[in-house]
Amino acid sequence: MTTEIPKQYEPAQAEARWSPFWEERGDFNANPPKPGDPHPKPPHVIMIPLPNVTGALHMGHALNGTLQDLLTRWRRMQGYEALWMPGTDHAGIATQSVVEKRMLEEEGLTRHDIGRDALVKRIWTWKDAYEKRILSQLKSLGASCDWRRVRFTLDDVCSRAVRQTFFKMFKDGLIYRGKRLVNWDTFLQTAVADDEVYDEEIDGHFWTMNYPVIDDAGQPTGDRISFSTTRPETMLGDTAVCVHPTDERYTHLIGKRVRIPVNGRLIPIVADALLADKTLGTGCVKVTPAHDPNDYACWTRNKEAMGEPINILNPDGTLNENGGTWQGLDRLVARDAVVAEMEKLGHFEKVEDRKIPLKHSDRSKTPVEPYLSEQWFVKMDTLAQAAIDAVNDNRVTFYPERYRSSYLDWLGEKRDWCISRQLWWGHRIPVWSTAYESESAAQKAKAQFEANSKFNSDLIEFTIHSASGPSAATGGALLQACLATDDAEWTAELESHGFKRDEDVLDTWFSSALWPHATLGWPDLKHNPPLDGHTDPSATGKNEVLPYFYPGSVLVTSRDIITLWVARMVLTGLYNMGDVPFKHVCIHPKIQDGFGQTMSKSKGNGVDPIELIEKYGCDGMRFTIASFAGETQDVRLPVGYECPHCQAVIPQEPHHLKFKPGKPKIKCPKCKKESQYATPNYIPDEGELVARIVIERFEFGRNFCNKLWNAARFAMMNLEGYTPGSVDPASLAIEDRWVLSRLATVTDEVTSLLNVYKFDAATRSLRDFVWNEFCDWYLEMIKPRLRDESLKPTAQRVLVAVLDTTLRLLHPFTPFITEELWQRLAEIAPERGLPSPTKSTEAIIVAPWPTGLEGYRDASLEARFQRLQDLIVAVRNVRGTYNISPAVAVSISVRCSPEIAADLNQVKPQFEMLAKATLTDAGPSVTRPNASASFALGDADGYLPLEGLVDLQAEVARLKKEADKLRGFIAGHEKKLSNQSFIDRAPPDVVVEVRETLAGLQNQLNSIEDAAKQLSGA
RNA sequence: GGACGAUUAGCUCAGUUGGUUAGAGCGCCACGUUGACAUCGUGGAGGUCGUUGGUUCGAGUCCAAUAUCGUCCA
Repeated sequence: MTTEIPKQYEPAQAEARWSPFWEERGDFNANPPKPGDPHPKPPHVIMIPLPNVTGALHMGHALNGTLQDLLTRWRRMQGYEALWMPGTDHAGIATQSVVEKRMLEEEGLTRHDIGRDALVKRIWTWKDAYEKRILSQLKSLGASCDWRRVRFTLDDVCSRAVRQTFFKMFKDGLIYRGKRLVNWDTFLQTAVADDEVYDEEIDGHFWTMNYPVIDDAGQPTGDRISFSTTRPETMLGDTAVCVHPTDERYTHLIGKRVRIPVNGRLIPIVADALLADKTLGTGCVKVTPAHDPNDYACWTRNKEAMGEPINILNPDGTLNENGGTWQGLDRLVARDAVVAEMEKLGHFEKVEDRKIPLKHSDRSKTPVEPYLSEQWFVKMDTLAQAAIDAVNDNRVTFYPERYRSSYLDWLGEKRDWCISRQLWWGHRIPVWSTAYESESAAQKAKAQFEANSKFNSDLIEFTIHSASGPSAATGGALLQACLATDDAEWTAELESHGFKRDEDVLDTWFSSALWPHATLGWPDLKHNPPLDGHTDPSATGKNEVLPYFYPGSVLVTSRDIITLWVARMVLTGLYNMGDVPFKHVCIHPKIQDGFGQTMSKSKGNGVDPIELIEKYGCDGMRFTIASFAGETQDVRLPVGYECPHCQAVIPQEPHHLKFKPGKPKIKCPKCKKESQYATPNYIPDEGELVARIVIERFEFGRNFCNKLWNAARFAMMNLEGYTPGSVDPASLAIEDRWVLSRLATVTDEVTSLLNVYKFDAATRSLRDFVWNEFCDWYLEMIKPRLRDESLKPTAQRVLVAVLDTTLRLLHPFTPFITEELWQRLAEIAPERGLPSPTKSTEAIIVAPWPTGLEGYRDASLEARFQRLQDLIVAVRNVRGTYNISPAVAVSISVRCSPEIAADLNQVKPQFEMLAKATLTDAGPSVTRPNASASFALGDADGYLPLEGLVDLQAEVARLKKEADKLRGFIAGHEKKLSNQSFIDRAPPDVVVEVRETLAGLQNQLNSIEDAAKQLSGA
């Protein structure tokens, strides 16, 4: 049977075999302990940073998912009830705009053509398709999520939490309506968040014009005040002109007024040191608070002088009634008209061409307009302070620590959170309102409604909002009702009284902020959350899932959503649950392409992890990507295309990512043939060869898996006749004790590194052990013993125990190959382990994480072993230097201490095999044979008689070169020791160390000089 | 404009509290396919640690300035 093991690891087979195996066994499921369980497991909980359903996952998600799975599998092995909660996010604006855009392109329809319900229905269809794709991508990564618990931010469970939180905040007076300058997308007709806009320079103009100064009697004084602007049409909404308070050109004008020539309105000249800059242009700026953030800030400082901001735009970007004769014109058309009018009236001075940085909507790619509108806000002062405190007193800890400051700085600003979005896809704001002519009328109505038995309930809350806009002048007011329930009767009752529901939906982050407790069923304390959409059969009449799994353990995410998401989860967790949602926040690197650009769909540089899984295997991909994740903040993945004709890798260049119409073609510089290549913008023609994406860095993990595979293959091929049994420590060979000591160290290292989320160092430690110690030395050294019947049983028992432990250490990193090997090993050696064998678990996924190996650690033994390794390397080095074929036999004698000689003799067969040299003698009395090559290690000298094999002159030259190098090092050390300050001030142990090193170097030099002298004499 | 990070071998990156001769993987060169592995083995070449100052007996590591790049927040 052992001969059936293929020479190469075949990832696809293992992946196809073990994924269903685990899922059918229910290994991924996590449940609260059964009532009365005497030994309940501690929980370990990871909430997935919910991917949004706009599109498929890329390598950034693959990194994120790999790390979460790694932690989950590791904790599961450690005996935790490990829950990894999966799910997806509805991603309001992103998803709606993708669907709208496609609908417009394919059918020429806008959302207004089809209406709210029809659009939402289409988005649900999109969501279903992408959620399926995303979950299947996650499964391909080997993600051991509890798939029964999949949630979606718009599903019933999450919606209840959103509704309850909004209502609670509303009732607590934390939610209010207010005006705010937003980034208005005139194409999509919605506000877009700051993180949904990008800056792009466009060709624009810079006009200089002037306003006439008016005296108290309303007559022009003859003075004119000049300013420059890139958006002349906004002068229709000007409420002031602003100068610097110390600008002597204007100080005499402060407090006076100017007339806007195009509409005759009078506005004040105000002084504001923050807005006006004496050194720029004329030093004077016009102020349009409704259409510029800086001007708006100036307005907040000078409200009395300026009066209310004046909005001049309609939601579609045309001028409103404040545009006067230009009402209805698009703002850009109006711009030219205003300039022409100013010129006609004699207030135009000059115009110049200029590159203007302009904010664009990421969703529609059109310029956004700053726009003053009514929005809903959450008051942040106390909520934010609670979230700040949680990090300050370490209830929440960031890894790496430096990300604390992003979080604290942002929350410290305590800016109120704008939660409304003018969209159709999302949680609709549960507030109904009706207008009254005065605040007192609204008060009266409120009292009546509250007295009404139908509304006398905890499920409804009334408030009054002083209306703005046209009714503000007359003191109008809105009576608002927030409903905690979706009950149709309630809604109907409200609407029968003239209440109308708010059109807006909530910011996506409002629902994702609740993710850690909403997914566990909050606010329903009577039922467990449904499993696979059905009632949890094990439920006992209360929600057991929430108290057991909340608070969670660690959130794994990338730094760009620390403010948007992490901070808000902490804040709402504290608000709703009275406790933080997780104890640790692990921030991992961002994945960039070879040019240092973050991978993203819009840049067209995203790589689908499935492509890499197919090419390098899931485990290879995982192991590689885990090796990137330390405290660094970016990881570069240079991408290439594999020529389908000659398999040469063509490095990606920036032009490959630019969208070009038609079939993308790439030319192979090696075979000169052309082929199509895969890009996100083009589906390759079927039946034609494609240059596929490759990322050569992933060969690291693939090769590692193959190495592990072959090491295990070797072990299993040599387990013939294996019998389980206890191993007497006295019967252990030096290599056994060495490998066990190393294994103990590595186990300890990996465990402590994972504790602090240093995945990169953990993979290095494991790879070095498996490859450079277990394979390169241990397996080589036990080969002779495996062929010796009397020595075989112990060698096999140690080998199989070491392999067993190594596989368990690797399982969280490379789940498939380790399960595959575990199962194969179980057929040959179901009982294994040191010092006495035990029956292995039926799957590695539930095997215990290695512990209790400390007793094998032996530093002095490792040092002795190191000396043997050094000797072997030195012999190989001589062979390599003279290019002596392995077929040519050489012998070696070693002058060394009796202790080293004893070790050498103990491993004589292994030494000879590894060094490919016959050991003729070892000990203090060994002398140097004539005509031999030699090496010196400080406490051991080796001699290889090489007469006829090497040019003795060359050997002398080699030794002299070596001696020169040593003399350099010696000089450095001597200089250090001759420095009295060093002797006086350096710690004594450092001084001793340098002295010892120097002595060793001098020994080496002496040996080499002797050898060189003898050789030249001989 | 503010904050954070990066700059070490051709490429991608390690380098713990300052302390022997700065490491790895890939790539490159030479040799190797006799019983685990060519997705491999053995050996080798390759670095004034971005620049300039400073602290220190001693700096890749600490401090300051500077350049370039990246990210986040304004």
